[in-house]
Amino acid sequence: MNLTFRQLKVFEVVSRHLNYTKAAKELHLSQPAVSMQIKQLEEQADTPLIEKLGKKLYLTEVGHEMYNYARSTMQQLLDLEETISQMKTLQQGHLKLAVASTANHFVIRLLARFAKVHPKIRISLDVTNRSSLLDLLDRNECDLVIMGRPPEGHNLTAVPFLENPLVVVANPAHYLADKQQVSLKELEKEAFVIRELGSGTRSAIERFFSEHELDFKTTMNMSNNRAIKHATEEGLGLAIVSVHTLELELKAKTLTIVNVEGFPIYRHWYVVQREGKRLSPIATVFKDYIMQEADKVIQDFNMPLL
Amino acid sequence: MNLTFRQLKVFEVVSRHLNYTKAAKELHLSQPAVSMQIKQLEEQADTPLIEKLGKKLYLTEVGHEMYNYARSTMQQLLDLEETISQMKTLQQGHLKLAVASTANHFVIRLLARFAKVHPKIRISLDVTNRSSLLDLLDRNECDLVIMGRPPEGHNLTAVPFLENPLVVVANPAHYLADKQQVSLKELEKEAFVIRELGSGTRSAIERFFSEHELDFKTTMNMSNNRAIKHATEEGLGLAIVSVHTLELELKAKTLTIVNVEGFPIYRHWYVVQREGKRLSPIATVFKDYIMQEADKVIQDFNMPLL
DNA sequence: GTTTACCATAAGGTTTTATTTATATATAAT
DNA sequence: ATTATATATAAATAAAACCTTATGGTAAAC
Repeated sequence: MNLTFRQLKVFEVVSRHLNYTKAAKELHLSQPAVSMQIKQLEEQADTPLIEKLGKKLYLTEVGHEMYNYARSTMQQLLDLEETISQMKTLQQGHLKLAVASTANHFVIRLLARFAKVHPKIRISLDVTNRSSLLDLLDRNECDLVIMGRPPEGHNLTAVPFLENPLVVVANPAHYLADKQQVSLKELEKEAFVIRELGSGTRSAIERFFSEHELDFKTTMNMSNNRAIKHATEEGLGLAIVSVHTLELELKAKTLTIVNVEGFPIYRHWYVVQREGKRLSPIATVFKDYIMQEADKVIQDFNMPLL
Repeated sequence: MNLTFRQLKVFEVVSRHLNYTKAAKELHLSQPAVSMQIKQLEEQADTPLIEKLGKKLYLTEVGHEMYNYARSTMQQLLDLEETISQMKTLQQGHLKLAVASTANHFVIRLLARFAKVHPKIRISLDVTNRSSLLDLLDRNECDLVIMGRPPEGHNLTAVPFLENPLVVVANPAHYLADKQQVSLKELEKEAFVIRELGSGTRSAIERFFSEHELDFKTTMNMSNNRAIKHATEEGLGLAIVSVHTLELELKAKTLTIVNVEGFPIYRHWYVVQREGKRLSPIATVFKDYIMQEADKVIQDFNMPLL
């Protein structure tokens, strides 16, 4: 059976009026045009849909089935149009994000504001490690990823949108904690708690030290930022972390920033997407939002540095 | 939005494979033909439905919505085709009948057999009086009506399909009950219980008497056949009724057939439909069935006459 | 670097569809 | 019987849909 939506539309109107002429008027067509459409639909169904008894029209049994189908499929089409239109106007949609665990805290803050402006949008946030983020991008399972500078060779487009100051932190009881100015040289004696190999923060730090031709001593490898901070709180060494992850600890004074020469190291947070990816309307808006607003929203994170 | 089923079909196949070339093979089309259909569908939706990242294809968010719609509407169409096909092959359908109350008893018997052969068919049976039957036909609310000869001037097609023998009945204690042969003349002295004006049986009886230039005395008008028989059982007079309504009373010997000269009067039962009415497949089959089989099924009703 | 696999685009042609006007037919009302 | 109203049919045509072949571009694999 090879129907057309046109046939269904015309049939629906005729069924409603049970009158070809009135249907033609509603459809802004001539009466024969309507007759033809019905005739073709009946040919497809290979059975009469409308019968004329005397001057009145009636739907046949099959006609009633066809009417139900026409109504149903046309209503579904309207629903689809509505959905699409809402997606276009950001009243509906699904924003799929993934962020590096280090970025979680400040991204949540950005998202909270964004969600208030777009209350109907469903948001997924995947917080995971660097290599999983790259997998997600490879499989096209998310719209945007927020992370440190991504590696080359993944066909990614990465745009920096926010400074990411890395600072040296210590237990407030640490002997360097209160020192006005600590030289880089002094750090060489210190034990460091540091992220695992492959971490963005880790490689940033290593690059920094090698640029300044310094060695540094690591006591411990930790697989996530929270663990590093905890170890530092316990006095196991110094750590170098993003200031964006420190809000709580600074407030609670369980950690303090050590005023080291050359710090903070200014890295960046990047919005990353697959090269060639066509962002959904809502993802486009979110990207614009963070690129314009991130600085303002994150401002108070930087306060402690001043 | 002006979609075509073709676009939806092609889109469905492409979405399934996420590969234009394979979709083209499944559809027995060239690859550009597939590309075009998708492009046109995207034009209608005014948004991309499929995105290509590297070498792989993915559905966009709107694409997923479209896919759901395509699947749904195509499945419904299959269901519709199935329904229509079943109606055509009598595995489904609705047979709407109406019968004169006098005919109820034997029609039920016919229907019982018919329903066994067509177990999936829904059957409606409206048992009502003559003028209601004509209304039902006028409003095209039933397929077929079974009644005595319908009046002219309603644009009806009526086909007789069964003899309807009218007999004189009496309480077995009636003095005529045992008489071998009763002449018509003798009836003139008798009281009759008879149907109301407008009843088919009544006018048949009146015509019969006037043809034979006889008067007859009515003691009571009754609005239905059951009441007439009951009055006769109670000895309120003779009655003239269709032998098809007498099965029970003859068995129980609460009524007896009086052997009157010229009786039974042979009237007919008719299958009636609106002129020009296109019968549904199942109604056509039912009509054929009763025209061929009614005699056999009703045979035992006539037994008492022999 | 070359090849392979896959999709997009362009051009061209055939078929189908959609629609109109004009006219015929049928029913119901007057 | 005549008229008014509604549907069916026919003919003509403009538009569109649909598909093919040929060709070009791109990403991944070899």
